[in-house]
Amino acid sequence: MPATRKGVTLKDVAAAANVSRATAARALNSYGYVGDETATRVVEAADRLGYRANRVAQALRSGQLPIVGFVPGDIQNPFFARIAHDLEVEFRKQGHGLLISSSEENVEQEKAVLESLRSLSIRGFILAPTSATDNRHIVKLAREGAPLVLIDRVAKDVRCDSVVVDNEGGAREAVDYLIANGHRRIALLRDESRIFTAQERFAGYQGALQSHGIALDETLVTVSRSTVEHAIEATIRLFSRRDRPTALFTVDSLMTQGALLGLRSMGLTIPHDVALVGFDDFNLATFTDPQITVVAQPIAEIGPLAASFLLERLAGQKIPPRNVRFPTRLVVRGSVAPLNKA
Amino acid sequence: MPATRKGVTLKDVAAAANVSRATAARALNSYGYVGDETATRVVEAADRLGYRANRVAQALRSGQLPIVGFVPGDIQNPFFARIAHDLEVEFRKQGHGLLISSSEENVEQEKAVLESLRSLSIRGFILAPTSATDNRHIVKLAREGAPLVLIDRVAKDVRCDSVVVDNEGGAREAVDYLIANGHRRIALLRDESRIFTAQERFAGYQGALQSHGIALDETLVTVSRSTVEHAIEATIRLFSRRDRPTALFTVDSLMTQGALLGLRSMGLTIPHDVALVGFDDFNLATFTDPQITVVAQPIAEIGPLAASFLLERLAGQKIPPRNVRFPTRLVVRGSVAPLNKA
DNA sequence: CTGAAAGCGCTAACAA
DNA sequence: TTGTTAGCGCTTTCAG
Repeated sequence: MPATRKGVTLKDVAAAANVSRATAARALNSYGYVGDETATRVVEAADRLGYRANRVAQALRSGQLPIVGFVPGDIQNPFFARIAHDLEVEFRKQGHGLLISSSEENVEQEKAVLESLRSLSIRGFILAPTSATDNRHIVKLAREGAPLVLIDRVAKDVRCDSVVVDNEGGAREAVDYLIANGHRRIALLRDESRIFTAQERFAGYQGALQSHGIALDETLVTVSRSTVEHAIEATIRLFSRRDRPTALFTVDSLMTQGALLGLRSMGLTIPHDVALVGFDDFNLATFTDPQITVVAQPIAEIGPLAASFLLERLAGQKIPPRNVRFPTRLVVRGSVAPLNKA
Repeated sequence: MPATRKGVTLKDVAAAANVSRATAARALNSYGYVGDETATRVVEAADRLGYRANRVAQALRSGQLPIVGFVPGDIQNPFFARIAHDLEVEFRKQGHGLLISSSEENVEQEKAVLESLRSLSIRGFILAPTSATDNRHIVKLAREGAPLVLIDRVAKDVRCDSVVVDNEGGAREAVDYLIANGHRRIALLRDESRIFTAQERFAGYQGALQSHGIALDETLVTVSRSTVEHAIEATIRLFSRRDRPTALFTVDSLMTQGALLGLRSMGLTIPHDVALVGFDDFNLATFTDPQITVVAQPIAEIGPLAASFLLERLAGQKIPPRNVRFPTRLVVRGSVAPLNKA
């Protein structure tokens, strides 16, 4: 009753062309032997009738729908939106659709989404695991041989292709830079430690402090969900104290934006009152005054590479997992001033 | 060979529980009569075996995959990313996946994408038509009874549900505001006129000028693709002339961002040298100095309403098309100064 | 070169 | 209450 009952099936085409369904299929998909004349007759009939192959039926036979699933943490994060776009373009070229189903950074939802995709006979998965540790479901997925590429984050003990960036190194470089500018009381605005990138970036932060002989001050580290709103709040919390930090490192672009807003609302100026460096570049980092210094990721390369990895797996390629880690790049702009001069 | 060949089918479950496939199905989907004891036996067997219904097979029978297609103009535009997120949430609640396939503002691609979705027996469509006029394919889709909701833009002669905003009114209000501040040479940065919203927003611009007795100066209107990069270029073109405009109205947030960058690169300051109003609010409109005055759309309402419309259609509801048009709201911030004072 | 027939996994008449 | 059977639309042996 709902619709889409166009109803022109292979049977109709075959009948119209006076051949069997088998022959019609051969003509339409050009395989096997078909007489030239017969073939054209079939194709014409198909055109005339407006035949469109039923991909669900094809999928039932082949066991696979020409769809790939993408499970990001949050599609509204420009980082994932960009990757979604790039993936879509790549898969489209190969006749595959991209089914996007966000985990909303919730492990249970991630499990549910993955289950749901599997029952759809999706061909493969591109996943940004929301948890670095709670991931038996992913291990299982990989074990069962499902084509799978991890992106942005890897999950412990999962053997499969992955494409990530050097989170620790990037974070370290950022904090080193802050230290080089004379800062010692450097706050960190991070997201939940369950998340792989959060752990690595935190490690980089710690490492930088340590190698400069600065003790880690737990009270300078604040956890927040990765949204502008939450980050604003967390920033205000961080800077409300008397002996407030002189610098802030934020672990993703949404948080950087939240920090900007939070600091502004407190009347704190950058870089005069607070030096700021953020992980992940964003469109508007160059709009603010001053422009924001960031750790940039090679975002344009991540999606295409992940897509090509998955496509190779879909083509049946059997090689050991490839684990690519891209370097990051510190883009110095104007949000950090030397502590003394400021 | 590729995988996902878990291979536990209903048949296996039935065998394990010593019942027929029909009974197993009844127990699992709880319909028809099944003995209590039998039912639990089946359910247990299913659990034990890790049975997962094959939704492709179900779809072949029912003729419909529990997936809805979303065809935005560009998933990287935060406007569409937000809507994609909201749609996903709504459809997930109803057990439906969301297949996102961008038209990239290209009619041919839109047609191809729609064809592809149809051959997948997708249940329904949420579409932002890329062309206001070249849309016979959409008319056809609607005629054939495919559940369809148009979003952000409507297409001529298509009878179906739609959810849009008052583009003309919003644009008019923006330009009125500029005029009220003494501006007369008001430039327009718009996207291709093929796009519905572009037409309407242009009409609003014209209408405002006209009702204040200001002649339309074609040289003040520039067309650009809706990306930050293109908009930068277009802005520079617009403001490179001697008698440059004193104000600028941009028709979407990506263009507004491009305009900001373009003006900055020319050393023009806002609102001193140029007054600026943009259509569509964006995250960072409040980060800039000054903050940007915009025409805000009730974006949080669009996705959920469109989803509920489509869901009702999927449920078989037969009522005349509903065409909702939300009002916009001028959010005055600091990017416009009175012409004389400036 | 072409056709007949089987079967992918599931559901729904219809029988029993 | 349960089983039998047919068939969704397609592809692919296997005969002819």
